[in-house]
Amino acid sequence: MDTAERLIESTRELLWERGYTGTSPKAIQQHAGAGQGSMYHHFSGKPDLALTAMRRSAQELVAQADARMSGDGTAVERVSAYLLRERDALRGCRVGRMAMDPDVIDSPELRQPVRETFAWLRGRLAEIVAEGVAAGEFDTALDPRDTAAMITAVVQGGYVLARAEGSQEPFDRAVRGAVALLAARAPGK
Amino acid sequence: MDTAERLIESTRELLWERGYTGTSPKAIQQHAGAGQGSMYHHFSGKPDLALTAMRRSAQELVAQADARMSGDGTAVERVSAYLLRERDALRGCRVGRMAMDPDVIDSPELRQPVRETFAWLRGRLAEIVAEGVAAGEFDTALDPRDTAAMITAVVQGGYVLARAEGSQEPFDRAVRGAVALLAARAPGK
DNA sequence: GTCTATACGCTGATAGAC
DNA sequence: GTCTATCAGCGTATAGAC
Repeated sequence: MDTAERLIESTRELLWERGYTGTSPKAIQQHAGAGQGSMYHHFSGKPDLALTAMRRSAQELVAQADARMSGDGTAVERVSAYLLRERDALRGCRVGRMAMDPDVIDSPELRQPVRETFAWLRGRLAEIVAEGVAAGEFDTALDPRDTAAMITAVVQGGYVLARAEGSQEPFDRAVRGAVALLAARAPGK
Repeated sequence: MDTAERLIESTRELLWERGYTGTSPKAIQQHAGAGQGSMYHHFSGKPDLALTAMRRSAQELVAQADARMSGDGTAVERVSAYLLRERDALRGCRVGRMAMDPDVIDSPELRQPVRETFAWLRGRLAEIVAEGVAAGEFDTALDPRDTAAMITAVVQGGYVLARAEGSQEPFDRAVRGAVALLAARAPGK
């Protein structure tokens, strides 16, 4: 792994762990084993490096989520596969975490990958819910876009509960609660 | 409002806006119109002041939530009242925000009010869901604690979506999605 | 109680040598 | 490409005068 690559991966880890405000160029350099000059040779500064790292994390998240949601199975199964995917809830979401960072949210450039990620997630889930409604799996009273937002929110909020409690449990309960509610919505049940 | 009070309120505002890591003693002093010596006379340092501010925000949240959830009405109505309460989603949750701050989560003392707040919220909602199940409002297949975690998570996750998007809309969709799903869970429906 | 002075390391860079 | 030097300002206090 070359120096630029190590800097990006180090930034990804530190942004995950400490957020944007809590991550300094110096900490990134030490984690990457690179000097000051090296970092400023490859990147114009902290925002540039953070943006590169965030874009990569965003792409990774989309790819992983898409793999869960676009496989075989009914709509309920695919949504459940997304919700029940194993996650280390105490570490949180690499992308969602950025939404609480004022320096990220206040910068249109830095916010863009975060915005796009969640816009895509909500849109993709809404398609699947709509397919489920069309297939008779879900009650026609369910609004696909509202339901998709709810599903996305449960995961992100689950991280908050888990970190507050210092335990994975509230996260698992939240997603199980959502799956139970969704799975029972078949009109025939 | 005396000096100590202004320091606490200023800290509450800054913690809400910028988080713990992003809030410096200097910024607090300036916001409160107080000098260095003044702040260190009333509080031992940043953690002490932050803890005082966080405890107050936690109590406030519990009081407001309890008012929504302990009124008259069916279980569905009281849960919906909690979910649909008007919120400025772009500002986020004063308490939930702290869960993403590593310095808060890594300190048992600072984490305590955050942990207690969400433990209380999930417990209170679980009671109400259990009442709803007993009253025949909800399907007996619903696990009250899982459902309570899901409800709490939807609100916290809604804030993430709203801030990512720069709009209140995803938050409103998420809570409406949750209300629709819950309201439809009456066994007769 | 509040003020000013002082301190030391960190933040986020820039400049120029190698 | 990477290294070291240098910098102005901030973060988080402590000490002591008033």
